[in-house]
Amino acid sequence: MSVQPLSPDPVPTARRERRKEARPGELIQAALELFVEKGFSATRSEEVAARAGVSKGTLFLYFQTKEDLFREVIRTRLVDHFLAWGQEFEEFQGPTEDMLRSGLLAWWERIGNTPAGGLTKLVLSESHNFPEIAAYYQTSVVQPGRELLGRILQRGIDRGEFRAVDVSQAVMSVVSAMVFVMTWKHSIVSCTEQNAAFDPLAFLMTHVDLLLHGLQRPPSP
Amino acid sequence: MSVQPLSPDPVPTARRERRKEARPGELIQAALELFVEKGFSATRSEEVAARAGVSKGTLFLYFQTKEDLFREVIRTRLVDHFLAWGQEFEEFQGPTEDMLRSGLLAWWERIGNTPAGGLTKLVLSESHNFPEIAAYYQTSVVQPGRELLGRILQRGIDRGEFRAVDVSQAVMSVVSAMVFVMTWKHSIVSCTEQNAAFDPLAFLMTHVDLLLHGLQRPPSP
Amino acid sequence: MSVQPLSPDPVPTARRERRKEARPGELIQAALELFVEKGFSATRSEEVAARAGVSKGTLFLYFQTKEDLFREVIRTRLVDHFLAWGQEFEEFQGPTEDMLRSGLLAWWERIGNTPAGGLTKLVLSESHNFPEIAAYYQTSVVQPGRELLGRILQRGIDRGEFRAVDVSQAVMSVVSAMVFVMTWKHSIVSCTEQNAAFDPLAFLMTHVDLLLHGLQRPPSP
Amino acid sequence: MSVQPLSPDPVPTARRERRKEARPGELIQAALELFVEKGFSATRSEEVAARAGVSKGTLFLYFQTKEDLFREVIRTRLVDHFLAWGQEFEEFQGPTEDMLRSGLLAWWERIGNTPAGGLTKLVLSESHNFPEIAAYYQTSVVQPGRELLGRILQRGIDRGEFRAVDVSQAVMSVVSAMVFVMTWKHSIVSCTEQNAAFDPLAFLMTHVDLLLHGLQRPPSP
DNA sequence: TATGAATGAGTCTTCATTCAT
DNA sequence: TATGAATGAAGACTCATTCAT
Repeated sequence: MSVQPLSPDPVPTARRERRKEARPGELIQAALELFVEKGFSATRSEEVAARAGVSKGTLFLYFQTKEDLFREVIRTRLVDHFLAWGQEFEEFQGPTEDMLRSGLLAWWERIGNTPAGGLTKLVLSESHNFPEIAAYYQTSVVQPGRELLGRILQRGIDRGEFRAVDVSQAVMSVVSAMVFVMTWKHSIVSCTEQNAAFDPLAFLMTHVDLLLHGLQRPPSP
Repeated sequence: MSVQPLSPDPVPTARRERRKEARPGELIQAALELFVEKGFSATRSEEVAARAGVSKGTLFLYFQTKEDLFREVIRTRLVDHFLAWGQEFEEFQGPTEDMLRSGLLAWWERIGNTPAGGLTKLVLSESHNFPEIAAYYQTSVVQPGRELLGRILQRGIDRGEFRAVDVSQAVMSVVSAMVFVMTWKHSIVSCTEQNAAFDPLAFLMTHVDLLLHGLQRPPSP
Repeated sequence: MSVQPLSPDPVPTARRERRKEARPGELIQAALELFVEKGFSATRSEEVAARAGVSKGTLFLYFQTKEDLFREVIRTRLVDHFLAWGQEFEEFQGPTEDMLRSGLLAWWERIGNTPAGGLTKLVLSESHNFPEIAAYYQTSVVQPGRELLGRILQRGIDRGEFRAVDVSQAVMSVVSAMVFVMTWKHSIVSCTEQNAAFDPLAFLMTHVDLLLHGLQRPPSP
Repeated sequence: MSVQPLSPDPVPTARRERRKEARPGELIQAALELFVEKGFSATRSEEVAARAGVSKGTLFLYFQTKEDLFREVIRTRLVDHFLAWGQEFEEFQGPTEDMLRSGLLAWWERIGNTPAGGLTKLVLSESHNFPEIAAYYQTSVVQPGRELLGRILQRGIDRGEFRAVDVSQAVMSVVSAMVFVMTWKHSIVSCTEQNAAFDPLAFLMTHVDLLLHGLQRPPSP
């Protein structure tokens, strides 16, 4: 992410800058933004080019088709980010509850609350039109994510912190909140005042809290 | 447009001749199915007409534009289904936990697991292109749903069954599972074997269970 | 040929005439003319539509792609014509020399000197880009034509009129004149005065004459 | 443009540095091959440059447009090859039949069966788009060729070897075989087995034989 | 009311050509 | 002189929408 500038240089030194290296990244960034903003088919390829500060033709210099561009957006922005994420939890010390909390916090900051979060909604929206991408997303993103969460929950159970629940189902309860938060953020933009009031991070934390301690009042001692 | 009958007219008065007033409903039904199957822009209006058994021209006799048709699909199908739901819970007797459980079960059977569930995904996917629809969905569907869930949770708290948590946040924890289940069902069709194994209803029930009793093992007395 | 008017009605009774039957033929006729005039790739599909008196979109209502249109032009204009041609020679009476002459004359009038003759040049020109069409032309047009000529020549030999030459090679000597005449007519349009003077029919007849009687002066008795 | 060396410079003076003056010739050679292989419009200028071992830009350093390049290909290659041919026949001794035969043989070996043969097909194919080229081809190639053939046939007549036929028509009978052979070779690549079996040189010789001695059996004495 | 042939604006994609380096 | 990244006009094709019947 740090390599590619998010927006085209506002004062380009010359109209034709020779930047073969940077172009694909710039185009992908532009596409990511527009696809997330407007959806895949509502985004014209010329718009992507324009936002990247190049002409229509240049786009097709780097990507065979618009669909290809879409695939590359997913590949570079989703997979890369997800791969980078996660390994650090191996050496986590302390209670599993904290582990889960800080994991979700990290996810929110690095993915959920970035354009990459919009990608998830995009993939879900377009999954019928691009089944390979949906499958790819499953294998490369969801699957690893679920495994990581599974390990965390299992750790809690192993250490006697958690009840011996069905781990894979419990994982989904966490995942559902993550998917929900991204979907919400990128769909119900700010239609109602209610939604403006919706604080995703707070929700995530409360959700974890509920999952951990339960709604039900413990039997009075 | 609001006049269109939403479901096969129980009393087909045979007013004019054949079933001219069934036409809009048939078109809406066909559109609902196709939009859910393939997405809005990937569905050609001719397909909708064909599935409804009429010609292309007829579609535009009843709906000004394809977008109009989309709006009507949402309006009639969403409102239709959602309005019917909910009031019966007022007189529910028994523990709130059961109330929540049976509520979710009813929702799954009557909405989540019907084409109406696909509508939700559709609305979310197209929300950027149809902000008024998204807003409408918020007001007409989400809002009442949240209020209903809120009343249930509040009942639990009032009756001393639940802890005094932040109700509106807790509601979202339930909603997230519902949205997630619909999104999942209509997006990740059956890419991986893992997904084939995903049982939405079981997940919903486990999710409620977790929310109620929590993951954390109670401190042994 | 008699079914489809060669040019669109100069005074169309209405802009949108419903003529589903006639359209394909009109489009094919327009395409034939333009392809022969300008070549396949130099002809824009919109031009074809315009010459047929319809809009761009209508062309694609009847033909999937421009290549498809090309194939149909070949199919309907070449093959049809060639099939119609030829069988009548079975019952020919009289000297084989006359048979050959009248055969060539008929060919010239019905094919060589009609737009269909331009098709041959077209097929030859585009054969690299459309190998299937070239193959199709071979099988459906050239092959039958060669066989027919072969039968004529063989008849001459069998009846003692002709020397026992290699029939298939001799056939090619006739074919070469036919192909040449079409190529010439549609290529070297009228560049030089010399070509303006070139009379294809006279050439064909002289050619046959030469082939039959030879250049060489017979040894004086 | 007329300055460009047509064949590898016999005395590569190494004037400037490397072989900068060989460039145009290399480009023309590459273009010739590709145009013959794929046709003019199906050949991208980048391909030509690539085959010549230079970059796209360099091509346009030497030729204003792609059409220009085409013109130069024709001009240099046609004139080149055709001019070299022909004068040697002035001093031919022996029967005119042999003269004709050896002339055609030489033509086949030096032109018909070389890339220059492909040029003819190219010129014919593109003659509508490049009428000046077609005219040029007429004047520079066909005309001299016809005159040469005419002189040969006239010689035969003058020496009493041939009948006093219409020379210019008889010339066309020979030309037709030559044009046919080139067209055939470069069009109907090898679609049918029949064509694979077609031997151009054998055909040419049989053709001459037929033209000279005729098909018709001489009246038995 | 229903049809479906016709339309043409809109979009993706190609490729000859330019030009800063 | 040579490069090759960038351009943008041009062309194939789609599909929502119209309208004569």
